[in-house]
Amino acid sequence: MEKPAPKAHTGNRRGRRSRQEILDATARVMSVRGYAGTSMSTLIKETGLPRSAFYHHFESKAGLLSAVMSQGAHDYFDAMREAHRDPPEGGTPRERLGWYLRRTGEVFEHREEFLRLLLVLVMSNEAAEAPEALRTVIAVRDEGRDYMRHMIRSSFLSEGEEIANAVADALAHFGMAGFDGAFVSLQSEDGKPISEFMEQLADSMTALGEALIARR
Amino acid sequence: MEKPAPKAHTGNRRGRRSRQEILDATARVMSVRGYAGTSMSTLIKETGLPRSAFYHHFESKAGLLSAVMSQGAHDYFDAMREAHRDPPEGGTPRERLGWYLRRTGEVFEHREEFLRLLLVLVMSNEAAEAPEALRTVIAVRDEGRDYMRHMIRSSFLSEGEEIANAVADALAHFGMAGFDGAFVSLQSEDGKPISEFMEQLADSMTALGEALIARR
Amino acid sequence: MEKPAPKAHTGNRRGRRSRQEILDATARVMSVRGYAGTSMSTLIKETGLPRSAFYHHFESKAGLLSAVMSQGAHDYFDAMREAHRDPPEGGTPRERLGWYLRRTGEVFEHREEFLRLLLVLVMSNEAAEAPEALRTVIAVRDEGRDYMRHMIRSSFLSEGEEIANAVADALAHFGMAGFDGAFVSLQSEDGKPISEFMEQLADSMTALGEALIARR
Amino acid sequence: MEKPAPKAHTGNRRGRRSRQEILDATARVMSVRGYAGTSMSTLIKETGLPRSAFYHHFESKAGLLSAVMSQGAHDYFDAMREAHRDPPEGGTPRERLGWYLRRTGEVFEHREEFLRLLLVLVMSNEAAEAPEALRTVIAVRDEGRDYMRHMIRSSFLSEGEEIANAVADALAHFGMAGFDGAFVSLQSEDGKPISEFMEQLADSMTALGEALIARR
DNA sequence: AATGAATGAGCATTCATTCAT
DNA sequence: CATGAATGAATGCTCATTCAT
Repeated sequence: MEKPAPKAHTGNRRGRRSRQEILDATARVMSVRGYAGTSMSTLIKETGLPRSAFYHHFESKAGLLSAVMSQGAHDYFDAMREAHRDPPEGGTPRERLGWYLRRTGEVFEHREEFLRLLLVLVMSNEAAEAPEALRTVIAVRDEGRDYMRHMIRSSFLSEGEEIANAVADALAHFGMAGFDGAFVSLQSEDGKPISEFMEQLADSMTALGEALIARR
Repeated sequence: MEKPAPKAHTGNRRGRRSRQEILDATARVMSVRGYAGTSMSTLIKETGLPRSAFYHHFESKAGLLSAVMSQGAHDYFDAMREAHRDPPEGGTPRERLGWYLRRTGEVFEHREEFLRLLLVLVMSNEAAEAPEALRTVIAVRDEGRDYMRHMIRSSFLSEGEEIANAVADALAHFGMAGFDGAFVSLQSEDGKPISEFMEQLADSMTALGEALIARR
Repeated sequence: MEKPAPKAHTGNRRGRRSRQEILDATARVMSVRGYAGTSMSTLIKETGLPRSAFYHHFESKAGLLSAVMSQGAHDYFDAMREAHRDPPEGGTPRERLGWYLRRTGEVFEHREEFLRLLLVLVMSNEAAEAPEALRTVIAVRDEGRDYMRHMIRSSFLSEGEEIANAVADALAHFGMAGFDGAFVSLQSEDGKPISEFMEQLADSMTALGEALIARR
Repeated sequence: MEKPAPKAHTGNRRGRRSRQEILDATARVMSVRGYAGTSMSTLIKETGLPRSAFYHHFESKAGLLSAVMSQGAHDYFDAMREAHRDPPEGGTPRERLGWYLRRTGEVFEHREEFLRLLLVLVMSNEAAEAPEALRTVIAVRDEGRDYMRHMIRSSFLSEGEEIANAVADALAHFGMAGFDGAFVSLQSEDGKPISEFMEQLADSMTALGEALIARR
């Protein structure tokens, strides 16, 4: 009837290393199975780390998702900033926009996991229990829209600042949807490369922009 | 603190009626919380129907999802067929394509629930346990692509059959992504109406098509 | 990676019977180890019933305690009512009070489990999570105090109603403490029978009462 | 949502100080929530001391309880010895017993925490894992009974040593129960002061003693 | 002497499902 | 056809404890 005193262990203590391992595994699995569809046990099996390591590093499952999203967002923002540094100086709007979108496509291609998880969280509301994660989602989308506006504006700046702004306002929404659509189709369709889609998107948006300018 | 006796649900409920009630509640809840995030208990509370009614009408949770998807797909196909009946005879490609896309947008707007669930299942693979549902998902997307091709082809038929086919092949993918993007932004963004996006998409695709034709 | 469909069982379904079995085991174990000190697993081992039977019959661990207390209180009230039916008509206050206390002692002796649990809950506040149980505890003590007052009043009624009431008011608190003390010592001390204590308590209270009357 | 970094606790805290802080917090919390109901984590939060400080100063949770009980008992014994030093020389048994009980009541009033914890441990057996603590509990009760005997004997010594001893033997048990009951009612009942109860107890025991003497 | 990181066993609870009626 | 009772497996999480420093 007496409780047996719990025995301690002797094992590999990996410390810092394991925290990142957990984040990686979580991003990997959750981006495929969703938040609710990913059990802690799955992650435990996946990493081989002890159950308690998860709760040592993160407060809860929700906290873990938040951390994953936060890290992913950080890395994504960095990559976008890096990718859009030193845009080409001259050229036509089409050329400049093409450059931007091509670079963005590359960023996307290397961040499938994060973006898939992001989109799953956007679509379903299943992560309502992780409000911090949801806030990150919104921040990423807001920043994404800002980037989009910036790309358009920069590309059309040769037409004058006022026009560039007007075009950016008119097309930002469409551009974002283009990104979303590109990413969805990257997930669901057979191997069409994202770069091809980005070229078509650049053509589209340039045409849309020019029509807008002509109409003024 | 003891379990409250569950409410009796208007006695001897007729089978058909409760079956549909279950399907509706499932679509509603799952499209928001995802498959794994939706427990049978939630659906039971939501409907007020007895636990066993679910297993009476459906084989399992996976079977329930399959039925939901199947019914949703059926209705969606019907609506698309209906919406695209009697396209305008003459007009420019832009006008014809615009007509198609506007009609499609309307179909989307009335089927948010189903399409959200569809997209959640496309993005996450959490419904791997419901292969039949997954097959429906793929069927819907395939048929969607066919519709897209059909719309483009019909719109450009005035340019000759060969050209129309070439344009359809070149733009189908882009158009699908446009649909996906439109729907994602319908979910996440503030109240921009889908119709506006569809007009921009029509403009885009027409421009893309015309450029393609000119290049030949 | 696919979730294996949970297998069902084939076992003894005991129904109603098991509910009472759970209540009994819970009272037995919790009265010894306290609320927090009693794990669901312990009760499961103790009863041999499946884990889920507990949650089928009761909402939670707290709800289980509440049910135990509620049933125990019900039985206790019944026993007290039964024991104090048909008090002796004549006799001295000492004789009448002795009769009451002797009968009460017998009720106590047969309800050690419930009363121990009750006292544990009174002393420690560990069951703060089971407010319904706590309410029962308070109800039992309130009713106990009422009984005490009734016993004293009835015993001293030969001295006139006003005096009987005054004595009851003055001694009720002391009497309750006597009960509590009797029960504590029943738990902790070697085999002193409770009956002996009750006789001393009857003597004490009679003396206290008479002194009070004399002082008026 | 990530774990907040635990507050540093004023740097290099001196051993002695934190040891006592732990003992205090443990007594405070355990006397309310019981042994099993009090987790190490709770105590850590309560004190703000680092987790390991607990295991630095005490062997285990059980060892911590033992230390708390041991220190409490020590202090309690000291207080009793101090309180009962210099009893009044002359006077009636009632007066002398009253003096003793009043003094004891005061000791009780200032040691609610310890005595509540003691009584919780007496009633429930939840601390079976801390045998040393249980031994302390028994020692305190034994010593308590000895004190009780001593008080009664001293109070009745004017009647001769033999009689005093006989009365002490006969009433010690009742007196202990009186103490227990007083303490329980101190916990559960509205603000009746313990002093009033002690007076009634003194009256009672004197009456009991005198009746015993008369009967000889 | 003192501590932050790490851990396996156990916690209360919910899960999707099946049984007898 | 329809249902309330019952169930084993898994869920997210906390526990008391020990390690390296």
